[in-house]
Amino acid sequence: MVGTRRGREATPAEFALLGLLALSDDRRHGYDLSREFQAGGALADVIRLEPGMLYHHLKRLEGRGWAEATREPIPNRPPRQSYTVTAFGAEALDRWLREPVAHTREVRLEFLVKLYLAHLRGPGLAGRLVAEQREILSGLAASLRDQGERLGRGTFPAAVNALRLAQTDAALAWIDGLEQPTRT
Amino acid sequence: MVGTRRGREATPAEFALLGLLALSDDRRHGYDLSREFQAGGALADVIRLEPGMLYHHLKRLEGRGWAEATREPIPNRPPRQSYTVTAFGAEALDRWLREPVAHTREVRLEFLVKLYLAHLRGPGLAGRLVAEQREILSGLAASLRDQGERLGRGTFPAAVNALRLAQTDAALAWIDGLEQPTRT
DNA sequence: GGGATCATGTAACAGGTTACATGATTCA
DNA sequence: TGAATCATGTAACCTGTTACATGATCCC
Repeated sequence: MVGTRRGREATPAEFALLGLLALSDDRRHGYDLSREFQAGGALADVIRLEPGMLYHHLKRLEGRGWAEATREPIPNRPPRQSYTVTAFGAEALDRWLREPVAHTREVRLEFLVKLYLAHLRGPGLAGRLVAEQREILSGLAASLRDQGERLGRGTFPAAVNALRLAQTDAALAWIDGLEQPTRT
Repeated sequence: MVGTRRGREATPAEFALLGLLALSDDRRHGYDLSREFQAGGALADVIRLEPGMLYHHLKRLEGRGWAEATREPIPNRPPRQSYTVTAFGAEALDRWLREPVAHTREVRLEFLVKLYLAHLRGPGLAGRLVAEQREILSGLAASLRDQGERLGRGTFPAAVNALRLAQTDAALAWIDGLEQPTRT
């Protein structure tokens, strides 16, 4: 994401980390979490997270009271910081997982992260998310179609609108064809 | 754009400004250019450019030797900086306008800016750009389709791949349906 | 002996967002 | 009288990228 969060509580990267923390029963530390974002990890193809930013985000989650850290000194190693989600953090995560994204361009990253985490948290959550996202996209497509009729054809603004509509329809078709992923 | 330009010479916003300067015979100043990015301007729906960034980018174009400024003192006003494109800047612009974008996600902003400017600079340029962009997207779609067969169905990575393919196919279909926009 | 792994970060750089400052003139 | 227009910017903030630092241990 670029610039300010504009009302959003946190970035998709932060929610991804929060979600991973929430999914595991025991505490997890940064190096451990970083494996999920390396080649082969499930989220590697969706969101890119270098170690530097990962540790930065963990600090921010802690600062916001969404995660708690325990310092374990380890001989001959930098002390390990292990994190767990707080009740406050779990609430924020669930709120986020219930909220579909507002724009087609956010499907590619933010919605995919939500989908991944929602599915792991429970099939019902994922199903509701998908249904609500479908509604949003369907509304966007309808208003783009209206706009398209007003714009006609052959002009640049009409081409811009047509691209947006094509992308939105494609996302809709994709979401309709989604099977409940059973394996990860 | 996010983060580093990674080998790119400038941001789409800078090329948009450079292109607008190159298209007008006379010199243009910042306030004048800013109208193109306000509601009603052709580029308003494609790229967002607040005055602060616009003036910043103009300075950068000047610093890179792509544009030249003349200061005209105006009574009771801040002195007006009017810009023209240098030969060096015009070369950079033409190079950029010949280059299709490498990823589907860049179609929405960067390719649209290229298309708009290329069309105004000459129908041949736009035609070639569209043809080359088609090739790139077609190659991307083919490799996503390959990958999709390897991934099968029902898993999260398969769903991620399917979304990318759907978006790329949609961009391809859109580009095939593009008419030469005659009006702007 | 040399590289991968474990584990956490810092620092420099790049670039975008939002709000504000300035101050005259024109128009309703 | 007050808002919009002309015209250019600054400052504070937020986020991400890239490269590097540290230092032990494990494996070939």
